[in-house]
Amino acid sequence: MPGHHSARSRRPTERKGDVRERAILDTCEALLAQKGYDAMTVGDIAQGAGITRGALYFYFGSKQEVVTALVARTVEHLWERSRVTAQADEPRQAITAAMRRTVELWNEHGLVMRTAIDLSLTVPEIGELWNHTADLFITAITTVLERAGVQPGSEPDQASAMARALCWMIERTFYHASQESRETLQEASATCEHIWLTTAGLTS
Amino acid sequence: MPGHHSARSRRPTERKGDVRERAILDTCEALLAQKGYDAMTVGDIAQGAGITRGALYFYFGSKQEVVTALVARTVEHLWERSRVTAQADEPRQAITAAMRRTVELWNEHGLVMRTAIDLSLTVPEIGELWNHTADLFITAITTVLERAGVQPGSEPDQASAMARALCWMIERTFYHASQESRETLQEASATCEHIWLTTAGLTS
DNA sequence: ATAAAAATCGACATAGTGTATAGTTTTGGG
DNA sequence: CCCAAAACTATACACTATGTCGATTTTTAT
Repeated sequence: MPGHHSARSRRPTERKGDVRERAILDTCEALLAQKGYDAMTVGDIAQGAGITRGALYFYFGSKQEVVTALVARTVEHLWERSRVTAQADEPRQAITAAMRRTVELWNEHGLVMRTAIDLSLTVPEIGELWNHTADLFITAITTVLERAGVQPGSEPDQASAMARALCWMIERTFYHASQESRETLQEASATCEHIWLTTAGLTS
Repeated sequence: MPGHHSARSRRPTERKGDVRERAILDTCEALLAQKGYDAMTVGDIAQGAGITRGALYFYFGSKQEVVTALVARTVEHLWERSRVTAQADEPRQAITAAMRRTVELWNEHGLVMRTAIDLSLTVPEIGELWNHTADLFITAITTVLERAGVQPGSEPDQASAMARALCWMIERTFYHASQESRETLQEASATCEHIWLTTAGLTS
């Protein structure tokens, strides 16, 4: 494996390869939207990026590696966003803020997020990335629940376990809704928020 | 297309082909557990069922058709089970009963159910089967919620929308938990049940 | 300007899918 | 018991996609 992203990522000047690599990922994302993962071939990606198949294999070892890199890029963006966002102390506000942010993320990156979820089983590396992301959310939700008075702990009716279930609810609901329209996503968000609030004991 | 399941399904005597067809689906299920969908080849399935590749194509037109038939078989079993089960009138009992039944279904058919979910995107027919199944559950949950006093309707905080979110929560939670162990699944079930009860306004 | 590193190309080998065909065995209803 | 349909076998083929390789060209740093 010759030149690879992480190894080349912090160079003084930008290599030509860095541009190509980005072009490959961008093309991959576009094709994912057009034809989906299965229908998209390595040749398609290469062509879209303006190079031959052979050249693409200089950058990535396989189709899966390309998509993994794309997911990694997106997911890093999610982490960034989560880290930066201010965490409200008041549970009710925290929940509303979190849901609004989640809607934004799905609106911007829904396609790649759905792809990541779909490939979590088949591509272990993507599975790990997505699991880690989910864990971040679960931890955040747990904190909010505890602050709202839910008993801490991992028993079925305590904060940790409930946060996990809520996380999966949001993931799946958004997964489906983001395929429809922005309005659907917005409504789905409201529903999830309501359930989260109720679960936290903050009956509105 | 020579002999096909649905066309041959209700014959007086059982043809030999019916047995083989079942053998193919059984092998498919076993291989799915061993190596997963992608790694499993048509040749593998044929070999496992004791026939040649050519013979398999006598029964099914493609690998996807085989898996679709397997999903259809399983899903029909789910519908059967749902229809037969008595529906309790009292919401609290209905919820407990539903969750117990769901645990049983995932314990028995978790593998195929997970496969169905994974392939819902790529194989439209499987997607339809699973969607229909989900709709059945959503309807059932809606009924229970309404009976528990949740306002009917499809606005974000009304029964229909909330039932959908709860359904996805259960699906995803069980999807993950059923990969772990029976105990994990049991605990996950308890958590979902608790959230469902809370959402229905039946604080325990 | 030049040599090493990076990037690219095109040919090749491989594996899996689905089709087709020609012939063989099994089976079940009359 | 017999014969037509059903259920195969064996084999070959066309096709598509993947991934590898060595040769060659282009960049980049000095």
